Amino acid sequence: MSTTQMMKGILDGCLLAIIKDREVYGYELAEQLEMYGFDSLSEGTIYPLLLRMQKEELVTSTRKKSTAGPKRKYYSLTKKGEQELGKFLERWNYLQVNVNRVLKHETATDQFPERE
Amino acid sequence: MSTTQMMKGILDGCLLAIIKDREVYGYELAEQLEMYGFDSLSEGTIYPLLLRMQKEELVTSTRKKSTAGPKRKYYSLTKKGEQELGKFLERWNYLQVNVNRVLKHETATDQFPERE
DNA sequence: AAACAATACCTTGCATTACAAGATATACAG
DNA sequence: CTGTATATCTTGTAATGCAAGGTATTGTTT
Repeated sequence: MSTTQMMKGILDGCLLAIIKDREVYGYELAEQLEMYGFDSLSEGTIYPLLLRMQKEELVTSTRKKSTAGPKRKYYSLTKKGEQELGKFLERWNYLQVNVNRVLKHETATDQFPERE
Repeated sequence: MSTTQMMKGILDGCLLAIIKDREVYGYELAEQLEMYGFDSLSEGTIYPLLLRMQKEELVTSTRKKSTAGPKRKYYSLTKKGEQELGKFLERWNYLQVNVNRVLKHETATDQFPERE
């Protein structure tokens, strides 16, 4: 078990959430995620993910000049991307509720939790 | 994106949590997880996971007669398993906090959240 | 100009793991 | 003896985070 395994299928939702807030470029996203408390994520993780999401038409990109270095590729959400973000939020919430229920040993049908 | 991707690295922690509570056998775990709200997980998921955890000495197993059907393999946690469960709880908490921070667009260094 | 560092993007190959599909075995009911 | 429910395991596939390595651009230093 490691933290990276727990990121699977969650990281893309996080990227969508950040991109929805404002236009971001890939290199910046790694820094952003660190600010949110994650261990630094390598570019080998983020770039393939962005390319995949663009292929799936969840995001679009436009190249803009950088102050220093090659052009940046800024991403923004499409309508489809917003819908996907919505679905992710649902799934994430669902997951949180269920896992926390397991950890507390409360079944989904517990209607009257016992009090001490 | 799918729910199954989000389960990676989380399911084993859930199994450890259930097993810690009481001795359980594999076939039962699938039913248990459904009770906790998860979509039914196939045995093709659970058995390999249990075997791996036993190999890693996180759980031990004893065979006991069943009322109907072949012998059941009951699992219990080892000391190492309890430690691993502890580590999982930390990682899970860490993940929850960070993801929810991203979704709210609050950085880890936001000390004074704005009020409206 | 040449060399270097920082910025920025991308590709290849590997390890992990949930899962479908299928195989095997036991016990009991009809 | 046949069928059904119980119970476990194996094989192969798909998804994806990541390390490692590669390329290109700009500004700074020598």
